[in-house]
Amino acid sequence: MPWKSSTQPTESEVEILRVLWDNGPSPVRVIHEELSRTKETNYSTTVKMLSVMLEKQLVRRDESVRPHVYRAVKPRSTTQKGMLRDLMDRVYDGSPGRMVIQALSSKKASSEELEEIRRLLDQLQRDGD
Amino acid sequence: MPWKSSTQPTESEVEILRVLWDNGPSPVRVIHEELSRTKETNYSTTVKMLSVMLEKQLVRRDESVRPHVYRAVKPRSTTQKGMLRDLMDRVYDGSPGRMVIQALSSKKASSEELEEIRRLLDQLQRDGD
DNA sequence: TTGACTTAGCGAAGTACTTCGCTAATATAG
DNA sequence: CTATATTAGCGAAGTACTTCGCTAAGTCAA
Repeated sequence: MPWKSSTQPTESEVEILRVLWDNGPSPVRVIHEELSRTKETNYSTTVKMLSVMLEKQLVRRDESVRPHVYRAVKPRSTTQKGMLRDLMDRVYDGSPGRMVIQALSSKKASSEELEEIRRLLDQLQRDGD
Repeated sequence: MPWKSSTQPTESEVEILRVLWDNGPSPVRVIHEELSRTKETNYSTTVKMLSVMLEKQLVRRDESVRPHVYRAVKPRSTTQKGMLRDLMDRVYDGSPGRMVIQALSSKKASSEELEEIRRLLDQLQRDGD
């Protein structure tokens, strides 16, 4: 019987997904070289990771070309939201308030992002009242 | 050689920490009963989890009383920030902007929290310019 | 064509996390 | 005091994730 409940991509899986999000659909060679820039890793390991991720349906691959080309099934934002939601539920009791406050105070956002947040906030407060 | 880099508390460990944060320092029996409210779990498992968490220094225990009383080493907010930071670095490239926007749009915060966020935002934008 | 190189697949071993049975130590009731 | 229940500890097994050697299959150039 399995005992893990939440099924977000693991740390290593996210590293691979990031390469696919940044570079678009890619063959193993490219993915592996990108990973190598920040960590020492074996080509075989990358191949295996991808085959596991294929089973988990985190990626798909195009076998009609050679070498095979992998691509992320879900876009970055969807995955981010899923993982954020998971954290929110597990450690913030499902409530975004504290989370947002801590995120804002921990590190500075760009002016553009701060503006976007303000607009969102305006809208939320208008709707709420 | 170990290969795991980030060392945030695991899902099960957070469940236990939450009990300690909510109820304050507690003996195993109480922790276990709280856990039992939401998942089926064995008393032995809770004892073992706590002994592992003790080694990892996620909790301390007072052995001068009987039964022993466990307490979380780090307060809730510190742990939350650590885990949030970890997620921010791993899937948001270390930038809080997108994260905040997604957190705000995914679920509604309370009016009080929205106000607090607005004040924080005012301050950040004042300081930034 | 064939030898060298690249790509793909598989199984086994290793790390981390979780579960639980069994036993020992301690406390409590009768 | 002593039987019973509660608490604590330990080791082993199970699940999940990660790593990599080895081999096979496919590609390409001389």
